[in-house]
Amino acid sequence: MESLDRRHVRAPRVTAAMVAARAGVSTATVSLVANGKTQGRVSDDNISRVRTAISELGYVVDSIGSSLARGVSSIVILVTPDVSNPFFANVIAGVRESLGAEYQLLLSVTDAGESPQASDVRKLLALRPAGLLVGAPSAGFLEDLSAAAPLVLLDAPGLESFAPSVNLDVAQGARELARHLASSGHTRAAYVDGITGTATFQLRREAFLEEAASLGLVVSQEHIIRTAIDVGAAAAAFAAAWPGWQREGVTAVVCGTDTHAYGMLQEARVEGVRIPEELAVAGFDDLPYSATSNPSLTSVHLPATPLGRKAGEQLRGLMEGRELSEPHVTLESSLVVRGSTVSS
Amino acid sequence: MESLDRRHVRAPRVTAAMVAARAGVSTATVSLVANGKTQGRVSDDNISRVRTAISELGYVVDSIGSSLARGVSSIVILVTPDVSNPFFANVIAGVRESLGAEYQLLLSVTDAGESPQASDVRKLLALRPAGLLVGAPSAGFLEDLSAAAPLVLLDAPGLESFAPSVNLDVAQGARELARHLASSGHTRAAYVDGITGTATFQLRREAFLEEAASLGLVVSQEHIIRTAIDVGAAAAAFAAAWPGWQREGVTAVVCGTDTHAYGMLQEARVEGVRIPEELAVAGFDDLPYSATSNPSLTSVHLPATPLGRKAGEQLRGLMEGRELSEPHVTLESSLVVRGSTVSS
DNA sequence: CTGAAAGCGCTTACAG
DNA sequence: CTGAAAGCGCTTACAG
Repeated sequence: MESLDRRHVRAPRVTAAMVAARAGVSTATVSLVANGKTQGRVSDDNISRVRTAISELGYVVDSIGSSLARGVSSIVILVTPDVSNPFFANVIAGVRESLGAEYQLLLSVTDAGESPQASDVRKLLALRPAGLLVGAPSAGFLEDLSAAAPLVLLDAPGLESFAPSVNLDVAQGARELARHLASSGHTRAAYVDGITGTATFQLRREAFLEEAASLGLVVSQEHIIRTAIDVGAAAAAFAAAWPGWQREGVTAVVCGTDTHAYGMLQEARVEGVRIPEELAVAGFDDLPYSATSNPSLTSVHLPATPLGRKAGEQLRGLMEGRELSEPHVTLESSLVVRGSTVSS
Repeated sequence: MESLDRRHVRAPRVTAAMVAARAGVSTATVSLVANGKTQGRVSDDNISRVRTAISELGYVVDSIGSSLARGVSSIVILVTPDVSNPFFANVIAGVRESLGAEYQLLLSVTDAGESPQASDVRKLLALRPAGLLVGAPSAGFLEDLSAAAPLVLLDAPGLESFAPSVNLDVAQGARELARHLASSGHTRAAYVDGITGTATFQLRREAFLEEAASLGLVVSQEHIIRTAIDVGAAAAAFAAAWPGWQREGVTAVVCGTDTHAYGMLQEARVEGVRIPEELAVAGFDDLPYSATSNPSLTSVHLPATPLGRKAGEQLRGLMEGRELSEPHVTLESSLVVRGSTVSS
């Protein structure tokens, strides 16, 4: 109990004024030393007195005061509609890696895959972020943002005009997938899309459908369904759709994400549908679990960690005022064929 | 190109002074209205003039200025050593849900499952967080934090003396798992632990080992191995350990996380080890993919979203100065038996 | 009910 | 090389 109460007793904050007093200098000098801007501006003697005082007192520059004075904080905001997808965890890891310790990563998550609103944007900007990383945005959303802070887009195909971007070439993998299914003898397929109108989902779907059509793999309109990115929701959607698919000769289903595909696999097992014999299943993302699912899942591999890492690097360049040598980067995707489309 | 350049031209910030000028009042009045503290302090007339000016100008209270004046920001920092685990994505979702829109969630991720250092702590506190959510911390780490801001611990068994906490009763599920394996006829098991000395992992291991020992299920010291929480690392560990296990009669392996278990399943398949006939495999977490893995994975189910949600609620209570009616909450775990331990 | 003023902690021209 | 001072945008006693 005693220790519980301690949290009400805030330790007094160590300020630059306290350091200055101890070192016998002005706060201006403390600021210069604390920020490493001493070059030709502070005497060696003062540098060392201030450093000593800083470590004796345990002084850390207050970010709030600093941000107000500078006009910008050290916060980088990652805006994304989709935390629940494990793909995301790897993107975060990549961002953290390249951003380093100077910047703090703030997560802005919108509800249930919704696109963020203008009012959300204002609140975010009120934090005076050093930079913004925006995943899978809509064009309208970007209008306001691009003027406000250094900005890098992740997975935002078609929006290159707004800001530097790191994209995934999902179309390439989608076409590979269509060829794989067509050459495996399928002639009728279904498609399970996400419910967010995210550009990457559209691209995945369109590239697949186009290549499929050119190969005589038919995906009729009523065999394109949509569900949230959620194993359970996808499973329920499969249960509802399967009788029709079966009756109408669908022998393959492509899912916008592996998570959707897991739902297919799960429900197919419940209903005794044999995969891949009766139905071939494939997804996008190639999540770590796709290698161990039952059956293992054919998927278009997307490099999540490199995506985050590269976006972080680019943003860092912008924040530090560097010119980006390559403002738009595209990372490759490729098909990984596994048991869910090929019987072993 | 033209739009790319726009990001250098920052739109001028709308300040309280601009709103005040437009509404013909002082900035003090603007502040009162913007923060909804008008009760008996601002005339209806002024309230509406200010509101009008705010919406006409699109004014948003600057969080930096506000935080400096108040002495605290609206940022809630979530400190956790383990973003890569998908379990984490659900914890975040739960936190976001209960925290609402007033607070911004900042993610502090340490490298590769390391425990955060004292210097990291100071940097975090320099942001003047409104509250702190700390997952799976070490005791030393908490010493400094508990005095600095409202704090709630997640998954921090044994550290209840530092702060209010939300824990998972992993021991219960661990014991259930031991009973399940013993009653299935296993007499020798291996254990795959994480490499972070996280308390929950220790608890999982100890509860399992203790119950196993009491039931005659032997886990000898050399059959306890450790790897990072990573499918690939776990797979490699399995490859190295399996010959010994097989020789020494191990017929079951329990993994500290499902992610470890996926590695076992993956490598077992590569090596042609039949699961569960030759080796039963089980994990902790019950990630969404455990239901669809091959074979599906027996796992101790841990409620990730409720964990985050409850922790957010508790923290909110603290930040708003409420007394917590129940400072320490424990959520239940339970065993979910699937194909990886029971042949179907 | 209202506003002038102090203060939050820092950074940065500026004058010396 | 150094420090006094202004200023970042806001909130909050305080006096009226």
